[in-house]
Amino acid sequence: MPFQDDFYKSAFSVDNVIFGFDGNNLKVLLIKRKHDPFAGYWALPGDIVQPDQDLDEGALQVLEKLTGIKDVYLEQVHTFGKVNRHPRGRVITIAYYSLIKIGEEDIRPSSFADKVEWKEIRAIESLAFDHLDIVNTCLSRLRRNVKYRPIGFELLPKKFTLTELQNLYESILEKELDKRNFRKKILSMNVLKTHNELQKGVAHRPAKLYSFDAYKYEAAKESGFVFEL
Amino acid sequence: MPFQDDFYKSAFSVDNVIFGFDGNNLKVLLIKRKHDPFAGYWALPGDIVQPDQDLDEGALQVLEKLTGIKDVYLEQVHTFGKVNRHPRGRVITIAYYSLIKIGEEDIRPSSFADKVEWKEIRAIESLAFDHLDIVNTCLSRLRRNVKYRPIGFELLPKKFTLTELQNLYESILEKELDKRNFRKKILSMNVLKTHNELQKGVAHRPAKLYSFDAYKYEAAKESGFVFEL
DNA sequence: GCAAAAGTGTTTTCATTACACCCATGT
DNA sequence: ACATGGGTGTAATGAAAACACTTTTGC
Repeated sequence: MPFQDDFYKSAFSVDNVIFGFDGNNLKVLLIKRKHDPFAGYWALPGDIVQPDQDLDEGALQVLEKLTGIKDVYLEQVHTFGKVNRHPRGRVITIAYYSLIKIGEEDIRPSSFADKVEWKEIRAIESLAFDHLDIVNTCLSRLRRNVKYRPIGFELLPKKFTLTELQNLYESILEKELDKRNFRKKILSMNVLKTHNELQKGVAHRPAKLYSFDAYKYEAAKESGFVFEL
Repeated sequence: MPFQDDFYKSAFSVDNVIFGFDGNNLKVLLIKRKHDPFAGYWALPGDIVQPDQDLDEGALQVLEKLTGIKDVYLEQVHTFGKVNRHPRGRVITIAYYSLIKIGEEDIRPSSFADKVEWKEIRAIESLAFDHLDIVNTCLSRLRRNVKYRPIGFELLPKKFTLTELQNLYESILEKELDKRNFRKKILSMNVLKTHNELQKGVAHRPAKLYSFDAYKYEAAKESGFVFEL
């Protein structure tokens, strides 16, 4: 019996802002709540953390239950702890975001959710609890991180074209980039692997396919290279 | 009675990495624990968060109890939640850092601490619990933030010389800076107020005194200026 | 007058930006 | 043959880096 039982009772949960990219827009996976509080509202997938469960584990499990995906980029962002953020008691929540490749998931609505849907980030207007705050905080964090860490690739299929990569950055940063400068910069970093393979079935000159080369990246990092876009 | 009572019991605390600068070195305020667990160990000041208390409030209160200081720069950094991080039960802790001006505090050892001392950051080798991790995480965060936000000033007296400011940045970033370039850059930002007042009692040419001008900074920010060092 | 830190500009170097045309494919 | 996006280089601009001497004070 832990010592704090007599002293203090409370709960903590994790909420996970799951980002995906469909080629045009940045999206977030939301659930429609079945039960009160906030029955019928869209909300972030999340859950109470078990006493024998690490926080990261909790966040990963939320994602796995919902999508079947196990290996995933996950990052803790912020802990939301306003006294009245949960109408039924004191519950603080540790917010994470994760990045997944849309299409690889196998969505399974759960006991507590009616529906699960990818929602365009710009179209999200209200959510249960303080989840809109959480989404916005995670989005700003993603925007900052994507410039300084090679994580954009987590949102694309393993093989992608440079234009796809550029579109991704443009959606996240909400800013147009110059094609030639973008390609020059990303290729000069030397963290991509070129495949001898082209796009198929497109009504124009097919693009070369690339993938992120984690090995090259680690090697470059060793010798002082810093990813920066 | 909150709904989670039957379901799950746990506690959460805040720990505060209180940074100060003595003119030469970056320091952290540590307490020496009186009681088990970790009696006799140096540790971060922290406390359990009360059920009716916001997290930020909890972190501020820890600082106020210890130093008497109320208005302070405070930032949440990360939540540490390993299952076994606390030997007596499941306690997750939300880590904050704050920046204070050394000398303005009035330290009062509390019921749970024998001693309170400023320790040089480089000299800290082991701490109670996972507090060394927490210090390191907060230090990296401070290093990043200090480059992009005008927060260095929080560690200096209201009026300071440019050399003091440069020394501060050099200690935090652990990197030497060029005097002329530093001055050029910081002055060109136009966020400092020049006083018609000089340093006193120094055995060399006395330096001009400056202070951070929050008003100028806010105005500049409005028109798109971004602080970056 | 000597020691100690304050204060001050110019040149070089490098990274970022801006910009327009030909190429390969499907229909 | 035409529509569509793929792919490519160079010049101009601006920011960062490198660098050394004179000034003012206390002792």
